[in-house]
Amino acid sequence: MGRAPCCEKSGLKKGPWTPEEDQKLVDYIHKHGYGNWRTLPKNAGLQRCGKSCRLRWTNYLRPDIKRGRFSFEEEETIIQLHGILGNKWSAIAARLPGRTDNEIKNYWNTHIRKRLLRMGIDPVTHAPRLDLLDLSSFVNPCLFNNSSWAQVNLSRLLGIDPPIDPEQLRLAMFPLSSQHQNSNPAPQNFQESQLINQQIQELPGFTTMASPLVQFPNEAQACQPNLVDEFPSNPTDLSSSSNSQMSDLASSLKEDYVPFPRYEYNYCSSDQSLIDRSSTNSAFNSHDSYQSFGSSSPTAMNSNSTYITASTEDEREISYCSDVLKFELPDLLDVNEFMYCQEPRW
DNA sequence: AACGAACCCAACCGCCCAACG
DNA sequence: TCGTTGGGCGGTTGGGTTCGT
Repeated sequence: MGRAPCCEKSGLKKGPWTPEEDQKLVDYIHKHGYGNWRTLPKNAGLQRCGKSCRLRWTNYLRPDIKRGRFSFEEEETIIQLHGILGNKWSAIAARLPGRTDNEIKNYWNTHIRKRLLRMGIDPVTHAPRLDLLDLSSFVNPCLFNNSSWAQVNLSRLLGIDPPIDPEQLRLAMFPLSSQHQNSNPAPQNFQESQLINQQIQELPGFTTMASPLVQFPNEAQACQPNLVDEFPSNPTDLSSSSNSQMSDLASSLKEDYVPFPRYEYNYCSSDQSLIDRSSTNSAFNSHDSYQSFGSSSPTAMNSNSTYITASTEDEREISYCSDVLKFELPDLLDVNEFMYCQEPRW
């Protein structure tokens, strides 16, 4: 099963690299460059597998590697790109100069993923985790706990006919409330949650976290209904999307070091809200400027003033939380109607 | 101070795929 | 067209470090 190892296992060293081995590898590559990784270790006098040498070089010894903590801007970029590309760590790394796919993958798994989970966001789908949702903490409990009228009307306002199960709706909406409350960790049936999520995603005008991550090329595109349908749930399907603009975006993302215009899609309740961030995001405006923001100035990557550079984990969490989860509600739905009796929790 | 738990991350493993003969 | 190969990728592991009791 699977192909044979790239080299003889016997006699080859494994485990942590010593400084001497590092030096041998660096010296050899400086002298001869890298190319044939299979023969490289032998020529360099290393008792290592070629693969091991390649990994060591690309993940650690390369001169342009940036070390140290990820900046908030880098983290934000990772999250955004992950929302589009999924676990394509190398593709993400290609847009974070000085960072390796391995480093980003590790950072995702050890930091970002956990934070998203804490925030009630599914790190895989970037959608709110339905097993943690608790609508009643957001909506006036008088209306929702005691009034079928409110349940029916909310369904109607959301354009669902017949109305979805109020319990499902309760489960499916307003994720942030449960994050702040953090009082309802009881696991729900996963399949049920998926089903509910699907229902909610299909609501006209309702989008979850995937939407803010979508880079819409123009406002008209962004404000069309059923945006979720326009955007493949599987990031890998982007390139085959019938939507040519999405396809173009995917194409641009697949090309290394090609900047793409960034538009933030906030919500679409009335007459806006596409914020063209490309004008403030010089790093993505041109090839040249992109390449220029290397290790010396990570903050140049995202200079938009709406993004707060948060230093602590909690600050990052709050900042991300406020920015990422933006819902798109139909014009008909006046949220205030549901909020009079209870102060919102965010 | 000692110990176990939790965390972090470098390195490895196995699969995939493009290139090539 | 098919088989082989090398390089690349994402997932996983395990050892070192930090944290909590």
